[in-house]
Amino acid sequence: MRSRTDPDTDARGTLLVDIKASSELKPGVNLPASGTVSTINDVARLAGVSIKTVSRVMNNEPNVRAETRVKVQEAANLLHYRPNLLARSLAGARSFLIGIFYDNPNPSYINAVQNGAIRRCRESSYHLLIEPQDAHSPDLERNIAGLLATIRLDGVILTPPLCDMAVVLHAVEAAGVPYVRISPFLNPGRSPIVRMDEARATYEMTQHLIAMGHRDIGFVLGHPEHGGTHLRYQGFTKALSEAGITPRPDWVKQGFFSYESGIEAGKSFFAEGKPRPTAIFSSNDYMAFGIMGVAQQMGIRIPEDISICGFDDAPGSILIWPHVTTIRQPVEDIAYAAADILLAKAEVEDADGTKRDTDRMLPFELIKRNSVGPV
Amino acid sequence: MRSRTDPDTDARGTLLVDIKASSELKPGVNLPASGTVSTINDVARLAGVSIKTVSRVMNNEPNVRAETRVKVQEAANLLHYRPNLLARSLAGARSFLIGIFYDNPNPSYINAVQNGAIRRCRESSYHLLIEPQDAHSPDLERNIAGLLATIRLDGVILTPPLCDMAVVLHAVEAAGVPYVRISPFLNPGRSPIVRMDEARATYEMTQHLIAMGHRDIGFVLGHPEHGGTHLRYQGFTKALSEAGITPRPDWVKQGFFSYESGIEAGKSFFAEGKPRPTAIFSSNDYMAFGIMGVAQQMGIRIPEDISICGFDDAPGSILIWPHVTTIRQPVEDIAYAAADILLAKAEVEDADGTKRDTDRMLPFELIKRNSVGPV
DNA sequence: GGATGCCCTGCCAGCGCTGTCAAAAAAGCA
DNA sequence: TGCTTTTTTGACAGCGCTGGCAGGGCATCC
Repeated sequence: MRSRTDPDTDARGTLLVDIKASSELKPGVNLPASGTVSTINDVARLAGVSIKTVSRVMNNEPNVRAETRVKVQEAANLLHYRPNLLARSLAGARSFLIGIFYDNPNPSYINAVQNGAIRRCRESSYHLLIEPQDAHSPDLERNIAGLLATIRLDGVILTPPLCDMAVVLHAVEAAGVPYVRISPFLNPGRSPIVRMDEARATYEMTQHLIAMGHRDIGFVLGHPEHGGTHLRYQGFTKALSEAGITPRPDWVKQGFFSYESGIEAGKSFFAEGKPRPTAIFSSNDYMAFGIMGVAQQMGIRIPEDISICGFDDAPGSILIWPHVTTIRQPVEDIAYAAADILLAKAEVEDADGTKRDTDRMLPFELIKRNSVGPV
Repeated sequence: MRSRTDPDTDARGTLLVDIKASSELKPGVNLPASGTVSTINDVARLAGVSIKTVSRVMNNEPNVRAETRVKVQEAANLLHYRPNLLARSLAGARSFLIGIFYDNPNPSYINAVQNGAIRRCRESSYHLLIEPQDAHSPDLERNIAGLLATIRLDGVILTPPLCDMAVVLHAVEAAGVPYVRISPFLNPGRSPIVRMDEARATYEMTQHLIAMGHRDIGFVLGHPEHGGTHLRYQGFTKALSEAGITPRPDWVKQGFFSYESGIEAGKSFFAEGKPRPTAIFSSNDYMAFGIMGVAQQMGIRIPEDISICGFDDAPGSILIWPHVTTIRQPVEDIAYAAADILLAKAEVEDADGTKRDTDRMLPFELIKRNSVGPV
């Protein structure tokens, strides 16, 4: 269906058309109807150069004369030429695809990760393949290995909890695909990582509570298998001890990051006849919601009777009343940085000699809302 | 790096090895180390057949002798062979990729759509490319056209609001890529669509309110540019008129699907000195949350003083108290069905002659929780 | 027995592009 | 000017796979 020109006679009889250097294109080539796909061949013919030269221009390679470059670019524009990504991948070393593996039930988290990664991908005209995986599947390693054999991804982003699973790391490493982990807990240094200082965040939040006059502070732990759980608790105890406060063991409750476990914790905290803290630090917002629900049911006012703070800035934290004081993780920026590490590597391959930073720590934000008040 | 065998002498001197038909493979081929990628060539050599035959087996094509098929499959397993998706796409007519375009700020909705689509993709070993787009960008059409020229997708899923935009439909159609729209409002019949009966859902919810004794029912409209807005209102008025109730115009408030617009509506409903309805139907949950927040602030009890119901079953609807009575859309199933239409088409191309259903309507679910009570 | 047709298999030519290398053109230099 | 060096360009061979076709084997039919 593609238009065919006469045999390639020399197109560089420039004298005639030199008046307007910008229209030095080969005549007699029919321009495509909108929607038609043109190939590098069409562009080469129109511009009167070889396809290799077109390839050079499209890839911004050096050693092309400025006027040739312009000529090719015009031809490409005229034909609405877009290089075929599949063909580029097959012929070259890059696939222009990065993948993101996750097994995380939190849609807003996943969404933020995707958006951040995509934002960076677009800057390098890369595309994002999403690959949710079942972390508990016995076939996990095989699935990932198979997938990476089928599509040669230029890089992979791993989020918790997959980023802490040995089989996952092994599969990705065996396939020889570069990867970056987001907020991993285990094996720092095994790969580039991007994260936020969770311990520091809870440390500062606890200081905030103390500054508001609280000394009787409860804590709800997150899921024990999740790395953040420990880091968050560390920051909490550090702030307490620095303020000379001895934490009460019975005011540290085990939670699992779920709303339901928050309800359990709340019931436990607010049981009849027991002394209760003036503030509760919940390791994430969902559990805070649960605690607040229990308080509400029992007529305990927030923040007058008890202050409650969370972690994550979940979307619900401004839906319920009072709005929850919490820590915002820059999830989107973290994912952006993760993609950046991958793409910078793919693009310059450490050309400058300076090793790229392999452990990026992004700043958090302490968001003070209405669920925390003075004693 | 790939192992090389001696020149292809005939491997089918079967007599010797026929004792164990399952090991009729060519000897002398080194098996790959784990992580090595093997190509169709390696498999062909090991199995002692041509690559074309391997290709036939891998694609489940007919006209391959059963024993040949087994032989090839064994060789493929031994080598951990996975066909290269890029090469398949380039050589063949399919890319094994479908794309999903969206511009929707609701993470849980997007997440559900992705999960449903991926679930179906995996059944046909397809992959999902996610392509968020800015619906308000002046380059929208160009972006989509460029993207589709760069990657030949086998199909595209369009969600609201993109699925109702002329430029989007035009770009996709011009590229000749099959597409399915999810819950579109405009141009039914222009493409296959998958949706839920939104009018019917509000109709039944309204009947539910009426059955609980409510006759004074307010309504909060959604964003006027969103198709669902009108359908939802239709169902509401239909149920009212069938019950002989005349809706009061001042009890129909304009909202925009946002939490904030719910707060506005709530303030308007609960303004001092004005008669107020005994129930409010909010066109989505977020607005219902806003209304409930206002009610709570003003000491209006739910559901004792007023019943409130929403639409969508947003994740927050069980986080706040009381839990919200709402409509659950089977978003994941809808997306699954959308992908199914695309893949079924890609795979059998209407081989059976029966045209595939081009307008699938999936059932909703009315979820009764605590925010609605009897009058 | 020969003709006919079907089943199974392999050969070949690409898909649209990039990597390699060598040739041609331009620039630098004595 | 004639030479070397550098820049610019193109020919060519694939990347790993599929589509089209042809050929050989075998059963069927007259």
